Amino acid sequence: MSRYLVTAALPYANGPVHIGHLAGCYIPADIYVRYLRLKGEDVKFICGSDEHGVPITIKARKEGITPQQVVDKYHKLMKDAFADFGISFDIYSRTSNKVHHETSSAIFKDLYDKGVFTEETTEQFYDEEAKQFLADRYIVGTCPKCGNENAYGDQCERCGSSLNATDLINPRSTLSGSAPVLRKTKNWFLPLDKYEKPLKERIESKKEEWKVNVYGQCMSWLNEGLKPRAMTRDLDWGVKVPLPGAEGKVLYVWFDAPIGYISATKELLPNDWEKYWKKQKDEKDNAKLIHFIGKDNIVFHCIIFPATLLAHGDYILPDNVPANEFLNLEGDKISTSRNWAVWLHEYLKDFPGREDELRYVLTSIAPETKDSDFSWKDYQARVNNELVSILGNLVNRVVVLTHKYYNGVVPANKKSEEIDIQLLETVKEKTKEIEKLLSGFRFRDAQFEFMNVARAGNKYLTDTEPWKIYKDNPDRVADILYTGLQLSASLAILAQPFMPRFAKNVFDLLGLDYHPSFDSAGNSNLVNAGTQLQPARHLFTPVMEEDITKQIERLHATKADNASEVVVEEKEIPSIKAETSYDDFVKMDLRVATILTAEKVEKADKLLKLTLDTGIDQRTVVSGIAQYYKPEDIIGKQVTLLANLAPRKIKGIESKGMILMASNEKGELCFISPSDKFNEGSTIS
RNA sequence: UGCGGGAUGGAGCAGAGGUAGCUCGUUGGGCUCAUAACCCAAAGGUCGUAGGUUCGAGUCCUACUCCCGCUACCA
Repeated sequence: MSRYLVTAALPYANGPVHIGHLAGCYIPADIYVRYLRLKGEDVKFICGSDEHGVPITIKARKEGITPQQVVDKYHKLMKDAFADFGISFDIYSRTSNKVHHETSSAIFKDLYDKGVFTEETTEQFYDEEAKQFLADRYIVGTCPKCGNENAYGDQCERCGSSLNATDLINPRSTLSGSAPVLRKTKNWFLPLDKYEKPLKERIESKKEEWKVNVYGQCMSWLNEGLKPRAMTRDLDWGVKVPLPGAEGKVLYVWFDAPIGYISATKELLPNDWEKYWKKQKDEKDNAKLIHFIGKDNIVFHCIIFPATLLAHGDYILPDNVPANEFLNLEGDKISTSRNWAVWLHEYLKDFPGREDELRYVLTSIAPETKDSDFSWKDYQARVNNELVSILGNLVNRVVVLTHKYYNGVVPANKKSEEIDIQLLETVKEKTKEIEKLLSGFRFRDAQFEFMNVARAGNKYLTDTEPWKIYKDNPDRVADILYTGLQLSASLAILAQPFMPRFAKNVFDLLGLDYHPSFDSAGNSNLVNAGTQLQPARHLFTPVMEEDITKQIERLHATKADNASEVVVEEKEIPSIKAETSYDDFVKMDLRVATILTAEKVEKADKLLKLTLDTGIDQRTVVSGIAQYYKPEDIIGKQVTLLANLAPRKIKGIESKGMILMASNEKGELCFISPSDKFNEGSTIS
C-alpha cells in the first residue's frame, strides 16, 4: 500500500466555481482519488479556498464590504457546490482560518531563522488616497513603447512588451485613479536561484512521467535562470509577516496558498499529518505528493512552492503535477468577471441529479493536451448518444430481458459458450487498460475505454439475440443474461471513479449490497443466481431541447449585457490630467512635418518607420500606427511632430521624435494635421 | 519581445519515420429485447502555411501564420 497526498488547486475566493475549474482539475483529481481508494491505497484528498491577495480587497472595496465578508460568501458557495456535486475531498478548508495562519507563519519564521531570505528595500508605487502600496498590475499608464494609454504596470496588452511600473508615462492607480508616488519599502525575498540546481535535477528525473506542457514550462524557467522573488507584500489582508518591524506586511499569497495544502492536512489529521508531508526515515515510505492544477499555475507548484519546501528541508517534493490546459465555453474564453461561464451551483439547480452527466462530458472533452471547448449542443449529444444510448440502454436491456423471461431473478449459468467467455475476457483486458491509463493521468482515454466495455456489451446482445432464441432454447438465454448481468456489474465497478452515482444505481438495481474490488471487473460471479433484481428503470434520461436552449439563451443574454457594457465604457473619456504650467508646455517643440517615406518595421505588427521633412532636417521616426495606416497611403501627409523628444531606439532603429496622434476610446488613432497646407518646420503652440 | 504548449474528415480526439485511425454526427442496410435506443457498412482528410532531410514525412529539420499560457509584484 502506498501513501498519497493529492491536492486540487485552491480556488480563489472571488467568484463561484465554474465548469472550467471542474474540467481543469477537480474532476480529474476526484477520478484519480476515487480510483486510488478503490485500489485500497492510503490517500488523502486536500483542497480549500484561497482567500488572500489583493483582488479580494479590491472586490471588498467595490462592494462596500470587508474582505472577510467577501471570502465568507464565496467560501460557502464553493464548498457547498463541491459537496453537492460530489467531489470527494477529505477536507475542504480555507486559508483565512487559524491553523493556516499559524502554519504558514511558522514556515516563514523557520526559513527566516535559517537565514534563507534576503531583505531588500525597493521603491514601490504607493496610492496615497487608497493608503496602499500597489502591485505593478494595479497601475495603468501610457506605454512608453506604443503609446497605449491603458498599459498595465507589468505589461502592455496592446504591444505585448513587458514593463516596469516606473516605465509608464502618467501612471495612475486603478484603485483610486490618483497618481501614485514612489515610496521605499522592505520585503523578504526567497532566493530561488539557490534551489535551481536541485529543482532542475529533480524535474529532469521526471521527464518521462510529467506531461510535456508541465515539463517544458518548468525547463523554460530553469534554463533562463531563477531570480529571487519577494515573499512578502505591503497589504493589510493576509497572513501577517511574523517579524518585528513588519507591520502592514503580509505573506505573498503564492507563498501562503500552497502551504494551505499542508494546513488543511494538519486540520484533517492533527496527529498524523506529517506522514503525508515529511520525509520518512526510509525514503520508500515517503508519501507521493500529486498536485492537480491548471496550466496557469505551473510555475508556482513546480518551482516556487518546491523551493520553499527545499529551503525548509523536512518536506517531500511533488511527485507529479498533472496540469491541464484551459476549457473554453461556446468558443470564448471562460471569464468570471464577464460572467461567461457555466457556474456549478447553477448547473446543480438546473440539472438536479445529473452530476454524472457533467462529469462524463467534462472528462470526455478534458483539456489534457490542449485547450478544448464546451458547448451545450455537444453536452446534449454526448449525454444522449453515449450515456443514454450506449451505457444506460445496455444495462436497461439486460435488466428488462431478465424481468421478461425470469421475473427479475438472476438465472443460473449452465454452460458458458466461447462468446460469453470472450466478452468477460474483454472486460478483463479493458480493466487493465483503464488502470494503466488512470495511473498515467489519462482520464479522457480511460473513460473512453470504459465506454468501450459498454459498446462490447451491446454488440454481444446483438450477436447472441436472446429475444430470438428464447422459444427454442431458453437454457441458452439464461446463460446469455447471466453473462450480461456480470457485464453490467462490471460496468458499475469500472464506473465508480468516473460516475459514482451511476455506479451506485447499477449496484442497487442488480441487488448488489457490496462493492466488489476494482480488478474483479470481468469476473463471472459478481451477481449470483437467484438474486432478485429491482424493477428496470432508466439510468440516464435524454437532455431535452428546452433544457439546453434555456442555457444557450442565458449565455446570449450575457453576451448582450457585456456588449452594452463595452459601449458604455467606450463612451468614457479619460479624466483630465493634473494641472500643468505654461512653462512646462513651451518646453515641447511641436512642428509641422511631412512624411517622405514610410515602411513597415520587420517583425513588428504595429510599427512604421517614417522619414520626415521637418524643415530643419530630415529624420527617422518610428511610430506605432501600422494598424491604422498603410505606408503607401501616408506619404506626403503633413503631421504634428514632437521634435525635441529624446531619441529612443525602437526595434534597433533610432527614433528621433514622436508623431502626435489623436486616440479615441477604442484606442484607434488618427493624425493631427494642419487644416491648411503649411510649410514644414512651422511651429505649433 | 522571449519561452512553453497546441493546430489532423462536419465536431471532439489518437497517431512521434513505413497503407491516416477512433468516437459522435451524416447516408444506406439489418434488428425489434431496449430510452427513435442496438448492430453492420459506406461516404467524408493535399494532417495550419512554405521550404528542406529521406527510398519513404502528421511524424525529423528550418522559416512563418494563428490560438492558449507564462514572461518573475495579478492570482
